[in-house]
Amino acid sequence: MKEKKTSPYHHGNLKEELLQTALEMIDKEGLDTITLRELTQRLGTSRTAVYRHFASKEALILGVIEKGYEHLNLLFTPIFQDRTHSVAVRFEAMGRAYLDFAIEHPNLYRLLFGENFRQEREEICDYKDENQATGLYALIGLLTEAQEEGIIAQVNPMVQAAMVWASIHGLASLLIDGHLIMSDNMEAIYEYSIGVLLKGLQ
Amino acid sequence: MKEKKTSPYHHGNLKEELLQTALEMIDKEGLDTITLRELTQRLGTSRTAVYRHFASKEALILGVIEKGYEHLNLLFTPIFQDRTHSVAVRFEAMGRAYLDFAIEHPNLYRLLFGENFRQEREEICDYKDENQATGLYALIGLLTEAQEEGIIAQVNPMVQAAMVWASIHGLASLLIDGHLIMSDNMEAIYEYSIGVLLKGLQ
DNA sequence: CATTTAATGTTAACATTGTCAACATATATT
DNA sequence: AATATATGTTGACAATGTTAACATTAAATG
Repeated sequence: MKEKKTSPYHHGNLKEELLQTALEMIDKEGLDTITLRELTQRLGTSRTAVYRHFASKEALILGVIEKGYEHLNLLFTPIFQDRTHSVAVRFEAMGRAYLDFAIEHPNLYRLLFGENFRQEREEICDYKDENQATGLYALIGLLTEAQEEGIIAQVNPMVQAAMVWASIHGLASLLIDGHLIMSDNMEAIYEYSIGVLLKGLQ
Repeated sequence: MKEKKTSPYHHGNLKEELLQTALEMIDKEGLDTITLRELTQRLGTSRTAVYRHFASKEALILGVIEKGYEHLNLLFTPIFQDRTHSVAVRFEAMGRAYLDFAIEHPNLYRLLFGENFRQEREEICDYKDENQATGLYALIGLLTEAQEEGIIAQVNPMVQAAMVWASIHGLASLLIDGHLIMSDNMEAIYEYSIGVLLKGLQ
């Protein structure tokens, strides 16, 4: 908000800006290539200022992950909860939004859904379970709705959700990691995948 | 084969042992934590001996990736080509072997099917296309067989293969990266997934 | 308001790691 | 046997995350 001409000794909002800038840097350059020195330099502070707000680089990244999940929730929740559209339409829109995010932000996608901080991440996700709209639980809700409408078979929705998530996640991962050399076929693959899923779930 | 008591100046087979030991280290400890110093120390050579055989650490890892693909081909080809079993049985066995490998060797799995060396990897895979049994092409072959038997719909088998691979890859990735907290349900999820795929592909 | 305390930021230094240059030694070639 | 090539070693360097000691500002307390 308020900007001093000569940068003051105390930054004022460093913790939040560290998280924000780190997220942007990871988004653009990837997790492996970002460095604390470049991050702090970009904010006009010294290298070790980070350690007044985070115990380590890993702790900072973990904060970025948390921020990323919140961001994604805000992006996906409206799609899940939009009852003006049918379950099937929402299902398809959800998958498309998920894929779009992965393709537009591959580095962030890997950060949130890759191998990083497996252990610590579970803590973040655990306390997020309260938020009903988040991630897997939103999908479970949608599938439960679909079961009630008789669109899909009445199977343990958690198992169904895992299967569906895995399919879309796998497609996103293979694409952004360059294992499917057919970017032109992408739309066809996605539409076919949704079709196979909806038919297979019946 | 032949061991001198006093280690000679020339190692004799260093390049191959570098690849083999690097592969074992990555398998056990993961790609990010291995270091050239520890690798060479384990082989009794000096840190920089690597550079007589590889241009860089990345080049070495790329060699490990290549070795890993060959290993996997040897593991999967018999399953694909075993005509004593039906297509459906082979399909299910293939997925299970794929998942088992990922779970037993998560670090190797990430190395081979993750984001690493996207660009360089395509070169490796390209010249491997000649080998008909490798990776995606083996799956395409199996799906083509299934189409001929009328088990699944006659759609572009490359699209089908991408969808199927994505599903199993996604399941493997979510599991080894700790995004599915239900290891007890794993068998159920896998069997259900194969069922959904076979039904959806019809 | 004055003083003390806590929070926040800086500088210097260190260990680790990948990499290169210069040198050493063994193997291959002629 | 002499030379050239391949292979291995040592020392050094830059980059990076991290810690310790110090500096400065904001907050708390009287």
